[in-house]
Amino acid sequence: MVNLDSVNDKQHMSKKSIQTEPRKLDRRVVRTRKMLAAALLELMQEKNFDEITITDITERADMNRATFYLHYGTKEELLYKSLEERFDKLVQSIEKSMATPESGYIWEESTYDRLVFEHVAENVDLYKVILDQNGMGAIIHRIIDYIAAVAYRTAIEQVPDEFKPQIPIEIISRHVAGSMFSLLVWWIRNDLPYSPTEMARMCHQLVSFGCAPEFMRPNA
Amino acid sequence: MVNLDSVNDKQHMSKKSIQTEPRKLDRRVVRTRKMLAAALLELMQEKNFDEITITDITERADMNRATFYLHYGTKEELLYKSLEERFDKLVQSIEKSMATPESGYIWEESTYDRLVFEHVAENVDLYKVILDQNGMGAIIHRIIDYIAAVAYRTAIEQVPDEFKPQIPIEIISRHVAGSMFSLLVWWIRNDLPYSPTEMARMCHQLVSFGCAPEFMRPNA
DNA sequence: TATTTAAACGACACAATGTTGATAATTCAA
DNA sequence: TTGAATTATCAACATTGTGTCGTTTAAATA
Repeated sequence: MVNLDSVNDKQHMSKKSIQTEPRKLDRRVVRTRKMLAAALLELMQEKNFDEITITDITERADMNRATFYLHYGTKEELLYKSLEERFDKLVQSIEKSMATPESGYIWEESTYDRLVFEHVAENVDLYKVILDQNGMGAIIHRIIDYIAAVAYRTAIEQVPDEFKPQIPIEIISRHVAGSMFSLLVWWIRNDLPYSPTEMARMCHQLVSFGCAPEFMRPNA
Repeated sequence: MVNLDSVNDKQHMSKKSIQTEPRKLDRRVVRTRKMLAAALLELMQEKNFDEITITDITERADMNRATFYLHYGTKEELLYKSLEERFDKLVQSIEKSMATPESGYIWEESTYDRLVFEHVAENVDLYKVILDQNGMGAIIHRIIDYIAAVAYRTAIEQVPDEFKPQIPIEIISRHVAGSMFSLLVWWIRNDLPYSPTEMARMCHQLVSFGCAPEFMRPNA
C-alpha cells in the first residue's frame, strides 16, 4: 500500500475525515463509492475539476447529496482515492520486479521504466483527464512547456546535422525541461540549499551526461 | 511578450473577458490591479488558492467587491497576470543571453541553466506559493515524489560505495523522476505515439546517459 | 428472520457569486 | 483650472452550492 498522502494531507484536516474500515465492506458501500468515482471521472471529461460541484457528482450518480458526505469529505478526497487504487497496482508490479535479484542493475536495462510506461498506457483515460485540468497544474505545464520550447530551439540550432541524435528532438526537449523543472521544485521546496550556480552546474551535468555511475558507461 | 495562455485559455471563455486596452492606463486602474495582485499573493501564503474567495481578496485589498469584476472575471485570471509579468522577465533575459553568439554551445557551459535558477531564486516567494498549492498540482507532485523515492532507493542499494557520485543522490533522484514524468506527460498528451517499450528505452537512455551529442562527450 | 447498517428525503442556515443602478471621487485633457 | 469622462463605492438582489440535521425507507448480513 502506498501512501499518496505523504506529501500533502491538508485534505484530511479540512472538515471531517471519514475512516475507511479495514473490515469487509457492505455491498452498498462498494457500489456507492464505485458510482461516485465513475460519475466524477465522467464529469472531469466535460469540465474542470474546480468547476465540478458535489451536487453535480451526486446528481450524475443518481443518489442523494447527503450520501456523498457519508463517504468523503471533499471531492478531492474522492479523486485521490480513485488515483490511489490504480497507482497501487503499478507500485506492486514494480516492487515485485525489483525484488527479484536476477533483474540486474537498473542501468543495464529499463525494466522499471517499461513497467511505468505500460501502467500509464493501461490507464491513459484517467491520467489524460487529470493532466488536462487547468487549476494550479496548468501553471506547471506552462512552465515545463516553455523550458521545453527553448530546449527544442536550441537543439535545432546548435546541433550539427551529422550529429542529430536517434531520439526525436521533441522528446529530448521534454527530458531537458522535466529534469530541470524537477530540480527547481526540489530546490524551492528545500529553501534553496545550494547556490544558483551550483544548481545550474549539477542540472547541466545530469541533463547532458546523465546520472549513470562511471563503471556503467560504455566508454569508461 | 510570452503568451502563457497558449496552453490553456478556457479562463477567457469562462464568464466575461475583460479586455486590457493597449492605451495608457488610468492611474486608478494601475493602483487597483496592483493592490489586488498583492492581496492575492498575501492570501496564498495563508491558505490554498481554491479556498480563497473573491470576497477575501477584495476585503484584504480594502476595496469593494464589485471593483474586482471591473478588472478580472475570475481569481485565476488575476493570478495568471501576476505570473506572466514575472515570467516575462526571465524569458527576456534568456532571449538576450542566447542572442549573443559568443556564449558558445549550450553543452559547453550552463549559462542558460544559471539564468533560470537565478530567476527562480529572485522570485522564490511567488514560486513557493504556487508549488505548495494543492489542487491538481498536488497530484503531479505526488507522482514525481513517488518516482523519485524509488529512484533514491535504487541508487542507494545498487551503486557500490566507491562509485557514489559527486552529485547528491537526493538531487539525482529528482532528475530521474522529473525527466520520466515529463516524458510521460508528453506521451499521454500526444496520444501514445510510441510503444511503452520504445518510450522506456529512450527514457532510460536519456536519464542515464544524457542528451549531449557524441562529439560533446569527454570520452568520445 | 431479526438486526444492523446504509441510503433517501426534505429542510435548514450560511456563505459566495455575479450583477445592478445610483452616487461619490479621481483623473485626464483642453 | 475647469468640465467631461472615467472609475470606485455602496447597498441590495436572486441564485447557487455547502454542510449538517432528524426521520423514514430499503437493503445486507449473520
